[in-house]
Amino acid sequence: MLKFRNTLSGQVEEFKPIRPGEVGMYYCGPTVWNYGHIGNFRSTVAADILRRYLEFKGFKVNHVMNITDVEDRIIAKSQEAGLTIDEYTAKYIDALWEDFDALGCARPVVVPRATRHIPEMVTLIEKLLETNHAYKSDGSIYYRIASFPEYGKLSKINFEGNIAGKSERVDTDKYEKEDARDFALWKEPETETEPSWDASIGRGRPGWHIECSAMSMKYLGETFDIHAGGIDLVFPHHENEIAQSEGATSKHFVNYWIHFEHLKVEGETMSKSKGNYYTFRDLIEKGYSAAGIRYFLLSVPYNKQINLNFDVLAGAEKTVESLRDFRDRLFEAKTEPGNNEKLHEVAERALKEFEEGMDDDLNTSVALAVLHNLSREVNRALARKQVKSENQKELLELLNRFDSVLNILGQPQREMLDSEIQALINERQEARHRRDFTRADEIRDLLAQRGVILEDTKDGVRWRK
RNA sequence: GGCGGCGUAGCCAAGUGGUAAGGCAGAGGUCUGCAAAACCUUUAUUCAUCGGUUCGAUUCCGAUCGCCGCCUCCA
Repeated sequence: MLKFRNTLSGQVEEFKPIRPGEVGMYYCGPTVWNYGHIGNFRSTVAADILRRYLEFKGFKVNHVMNITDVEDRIIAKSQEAGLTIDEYTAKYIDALWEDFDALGCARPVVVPRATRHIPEMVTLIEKLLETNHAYKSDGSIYYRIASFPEYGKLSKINFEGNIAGKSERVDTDKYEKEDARDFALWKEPETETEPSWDASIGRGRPGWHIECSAMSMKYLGETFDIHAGGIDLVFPHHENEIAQSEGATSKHFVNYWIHFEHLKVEGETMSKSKGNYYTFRDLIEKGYSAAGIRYFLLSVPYNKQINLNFDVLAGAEKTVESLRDFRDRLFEAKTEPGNNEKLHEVAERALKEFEEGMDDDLNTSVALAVLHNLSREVNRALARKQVKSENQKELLELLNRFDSVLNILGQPQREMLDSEIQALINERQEARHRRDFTRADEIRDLLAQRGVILEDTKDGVRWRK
């Protein structure tokens, strides 16, 4: 039974989709003002695991991820660079997909961009004005929080309680609002050059929160199954989305709110000022592999903070390598016909345990432990020639199933060795036969320098890169 | 000030009212010409501390200490 922790209820709940066999899922995507940092990708990978596991369970997932391509930082940066918004963001959107692919994240089914959905936002704002949930002030339009009594139901924020220590900041807001908590739906441009759109509600640009309400409902309907994002988005972003959407439609907006915990670096919040800020690209440049990074990011369940520590990341690299090596060894094994019933049971138990772990709010730590235990048992059986052809087929299929969710193994790739290297391997075998170990070791070292590692097994020489 | 989370071996980390998954690192061993890989054994009488509930708590309750997040743009 698939269960998720739902921020709305604060409880772990059984997942029941609105339409059988289908899931509508919205993930609050990036603001493309820069390259994505590794914390962004913690969430991206978590969302990917969520989507992939829903597919594993047989659901057709309509995975929508927005791209916020109009926002204060983007406007400032693009103007600095003398570029239009589209020109400025193109580079970072391209980079985003490169990083997605490298990290093995499936691209969402629909990727709406804010700048391409202005009319939908305007329509939604018009509706909020009609229903008295919004008001104009100085050319801008604000959401009237007093009109939505349930405001705070997601974040459980008690507005009486928290004013004391924070009132100063709230009051210093530069805009003319009825209530300090009210937020902008539509902003009047402050300068001539600022990007803006003509609309029935006046010339302006959308506030951040309205984007997600308009785009999610356009592609998934007024009520949909899952809305996911980083934990920092709970307040105010998601709280505001609920107020906007439910205010406009009078319908329940989202059934399951799933929030991903943050990544820290060496125990501290990642920030540029602390000098511990890393993009995904930075880590690749430091020599870590995308597969190792993905393994690391999913080694801790999404609902816990994960701490980036370079020793641990290096460990993740090794772990992924050994798992891939295990899969390759199983793939290459020359098995005899038949079926080892005990190994068949091992495979069935692994699948059951994997599913139990993942069903329980996507416990990827358990899923990986299942994979490691399976690896140990099958390696033992391989060494004893107890893996039969039926088992081999079944186990490879099982690994593929696991990997359809985890996506850390990839497909076995046996590229051909060039003839020169093959000749050296043959020469070394002859040397070993003559018991000329000096020459044999010489060749082994030479090949190691060229990135080919040799392993002598009972069935002959095995090589890997 | 308000709301929430966490504290498990050298490091990362899962987990449960009935006696501690998994990974990395370390030690010993099997195999090997030597390696490598793999496998085997080993590494927490103990789960921050102190009380309480219980036949029994790491797991529930309370307190204390420490760490973190949100309340402000933020994955």
